[in-house]
Amino acid sequence: MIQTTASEPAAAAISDTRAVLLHAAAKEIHQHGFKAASIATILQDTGLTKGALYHHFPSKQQLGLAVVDEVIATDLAARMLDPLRRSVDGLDVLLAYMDWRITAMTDADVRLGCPLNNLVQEMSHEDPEFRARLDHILQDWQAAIAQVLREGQQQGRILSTVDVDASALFIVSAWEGCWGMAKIRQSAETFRLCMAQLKLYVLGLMPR
Amino acid sequence: MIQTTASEPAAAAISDTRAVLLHAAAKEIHQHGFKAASIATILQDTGLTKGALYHHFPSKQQLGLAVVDEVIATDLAARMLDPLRRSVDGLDVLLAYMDWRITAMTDADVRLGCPLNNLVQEMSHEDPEFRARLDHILQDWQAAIAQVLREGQQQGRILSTVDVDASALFIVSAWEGCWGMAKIRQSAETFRLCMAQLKLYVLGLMPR
DNA sequence: GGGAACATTCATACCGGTTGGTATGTTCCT
DNA sequence: AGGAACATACCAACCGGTATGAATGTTCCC
Repeated sequence: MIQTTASEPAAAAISDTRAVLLHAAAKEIHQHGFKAASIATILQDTGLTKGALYHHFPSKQQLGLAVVDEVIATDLAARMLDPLRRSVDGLDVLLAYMDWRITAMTDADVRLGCPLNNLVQEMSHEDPEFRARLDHILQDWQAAIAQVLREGQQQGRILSTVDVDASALFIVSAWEGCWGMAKIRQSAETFRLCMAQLKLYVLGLMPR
Repeated sequence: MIQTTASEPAAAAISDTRAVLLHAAAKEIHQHGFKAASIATILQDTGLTKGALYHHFPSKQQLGLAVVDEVIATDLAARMLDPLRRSVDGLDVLLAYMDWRITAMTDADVRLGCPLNNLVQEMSHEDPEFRARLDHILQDWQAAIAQVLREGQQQGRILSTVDVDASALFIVSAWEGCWGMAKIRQSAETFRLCMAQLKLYVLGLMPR
């Protein structure tokens, strides 16, 4: 397995440093927000230099936008949106995912808060480009949940009186609200309590 | 009414500049967050100088903490907590306040987000002093709502099966979540939709 | 009551440190 | 040879914070 195709090493080298920078930036941004994220720290963590960074990304803003598109959005899609969209019983997938979040969440996870929510609060009114991309992610999320609720209505598992769009909006909002409350309490237990109430709200959308 | 006590004029002069600085700082922090808040901008807005500021506040952090205690906490108490605590029909006060928020909220209000929530997301994991004071405000808020729900139970207006503490936690969380979602959409209409769903949640706690 | 002694209140000027960004190499692969 | 992929060195701007000093009261003793 020593042999590789000729083009692989170079290509791997290119995307490798890019990916390394991207994930180091994601970590730094998660810890300190975008504005306070230090280029110097990212370079220290990776052992790379400014030349390398500004070769792959034309500016700090573009680096941040790449983190949003290629790290945050990708992660959320892989964990939630794709499973929700693929399943015929999306409602079960949603409830199961909430259960998994409730049980698996740790104090360490909760400490820095939700990477998506953090950027939303920090950037959405300061930078239109950030706002557009972050909003796009949340729109996708909301749409996926609305679709799940709509299918649930067709299956008779969701009350026909429910406004699925407004309800999906609220679920996403409250979800991020749970992250926020858990963050200030620095407590996964707070997240669990809060998320359990959100689950009760969803169950309340179903017939008795 | 020309006569005043001897100590008043001096005291008024002192607290005047302090109050001016405090509210200019609150505005600047609301716009850019605490870390990115510029002392220079605050001084430009007020026409004062660094000497004046650092006479009244020993550091930028202490200025920020004063904003939390003396502006944000005070406003929330005056608008919500005091009316909630004073009324014997707290539930009606709560629902009326939600209605007022739903109707009176404008795009301009929503643009910068909730001052409290912004600081929570930005500072709670970076600065323990900020975290403690912000959490204290939210604890008070949650406790006030829990008390309202508890009294509602005694009056038979809230289902006895409701966990008032968890429910109050969720209400506060979702409330801030509505702010966040409205902020990224830059839309008061989003806030209205979201808040209306939260109101439905509260109404769901009451007997049919 | 008058004036010395002191405290408050604010302005001016400046500091060290850090920031994002750039201009110029150097290496290495095709 | 030529260009992609990086490293090195550097810059102008800005940040929060401080040192100094000038007014402006306030207190208190003679």
